[in-house]
Amino acid sequence: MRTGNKSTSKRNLNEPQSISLGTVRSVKESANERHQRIYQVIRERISLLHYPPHTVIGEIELADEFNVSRTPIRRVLQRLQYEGLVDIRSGVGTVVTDIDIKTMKEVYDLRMYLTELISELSPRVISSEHISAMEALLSRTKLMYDGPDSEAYGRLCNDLHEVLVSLIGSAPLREITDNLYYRSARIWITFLPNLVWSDVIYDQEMETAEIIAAMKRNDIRGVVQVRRYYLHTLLTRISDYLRGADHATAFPVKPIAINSSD
Amino acid sequence: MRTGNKSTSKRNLNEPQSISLGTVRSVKESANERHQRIYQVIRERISLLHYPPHTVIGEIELADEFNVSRTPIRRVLQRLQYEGLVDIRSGVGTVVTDIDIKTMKEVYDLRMYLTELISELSPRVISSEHISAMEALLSRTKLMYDGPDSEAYGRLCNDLHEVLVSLIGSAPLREITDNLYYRSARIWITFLPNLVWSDVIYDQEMETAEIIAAMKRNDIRGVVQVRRYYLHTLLTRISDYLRGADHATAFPVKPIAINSSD
DNA sequence: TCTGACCGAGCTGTATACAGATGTTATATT
DNA sequence: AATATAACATCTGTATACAGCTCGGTCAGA
Repeated sequence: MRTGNKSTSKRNLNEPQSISLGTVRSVKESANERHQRIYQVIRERISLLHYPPHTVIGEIELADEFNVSRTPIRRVLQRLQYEGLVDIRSGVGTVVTDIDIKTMKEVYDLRMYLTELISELSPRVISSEHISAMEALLSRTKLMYDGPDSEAYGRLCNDLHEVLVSLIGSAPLREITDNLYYRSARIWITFLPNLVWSDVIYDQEMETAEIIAAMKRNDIRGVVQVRRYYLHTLLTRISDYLRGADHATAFPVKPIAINSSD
Repeated sequence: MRTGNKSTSKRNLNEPQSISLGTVRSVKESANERHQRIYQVIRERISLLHYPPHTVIGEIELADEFNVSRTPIRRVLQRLQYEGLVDIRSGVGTVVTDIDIKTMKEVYDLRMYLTELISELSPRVISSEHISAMEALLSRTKLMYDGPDSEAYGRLCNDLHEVLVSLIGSAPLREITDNLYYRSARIWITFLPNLVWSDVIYDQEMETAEIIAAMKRNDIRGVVQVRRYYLHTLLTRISDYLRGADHATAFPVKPIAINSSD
């Protein structure tokens, strides 16, 4: 009855409707691989503000786009909820979260401490691939002085983050660093229109260049200290802007909910 | 058609089959509350070795026990998988993970650093409730010299952890600390039969007493330093045991998988 | 005009049938 | 007897119908 017929399921062969759906496996794709692919696509869309905060995503919409049923989509959204990127509300939909200022500062403080830990907890050796990847990022950065492009800048930050994460030898620390980055990155990009573009790009260029210099000295402690310093710079720029009086109401952050969800 | 009939669904009224099912809400229970309840029950069973490593859990079994379908159970198990407590294998079942030594050391190293962070990232004020809770734990500890009782000791550790977690003001740090604790706690209890029971209880008593003393001085920095020291002691005891030559094969940890799941 | 209750569109939550995967056991073949 | 292969029991993965929830719109009544 259940003979060894291979893969003659009637599902249409998942043709790429959009470049952002990720690489389509021509052979087969296991359930976990598909989950990972959809998860990364949606996470990137959130981080690049393709789905800005307060966006209602909707499971059926995504299910149609990825040619699956709601079940695998729900698995992805639930994971994103655990990681703090979305909030699933019964009867309403899945809305992209919007971090309040208090939480944002907590996340950035924690990220600064954890960044220094990278050099203490069994870091990986710096290879030439790391350096060449960083130099490619530096070239991309130098091309960005022309004009504001939040999405390109967001991709740059994500890629820089990816290189630095690959230096982390401790698996738990790597996961935590990755989660905290994506939890806070999109909020930072939200502020971009209110900051001076050339300053932001200059910071990015200097950070990348200094990290490359430290890498060439095989100085991972220097790498993470540079990173930490520029995280601090980021936080300072945002704080300075927020202190700018009447911007407070224009800022898309709701009043801090003290007794929010436990 | 869809009139305002209240809650006349035909589901049986979820009577408590076991004390460990947690408190049953008599009024109503939202989906998220039920998820949280089932999640905590299963996590506790894993941490107390009621489900020891390599146990195959099985979704239908749990679904029957909690009087729900597989769907909410799968949500809980997937969350536990993200947190590293179980491994869901298609066609096989959900097996409780067994941390290898390398990962265990990574988790403990990270926990030691993060413990110190508690006193730096907006700690909460120490209240009299904290102190009285700790003194209750001290009393329970003193009663445990009689004989080995892994489960009672596990509950003690979990409750101590809960008190310390409640001192963390930073929400992200609190979540991370909680996850890392449950990721590693059960492995520590696995070693208990191979250690000297009175030494273990003595450590526990001293740790609790010294934390109480620091709390009474309102010295949260002292609290976390005591905690960190005893985490170090724990790790040292395990390392000493593992260095004990031929125990290696008896130790229920598989050879370190270098190129495991990415 | 304002208010309040009600209804319904549209969403998530749950249960369940079926498809796919995996390890074991039985069986045929050498 | 040993081994390769096929059949099967049992598990997770997926799709889908339906139940429950939320919120906006609508309409009667003051």
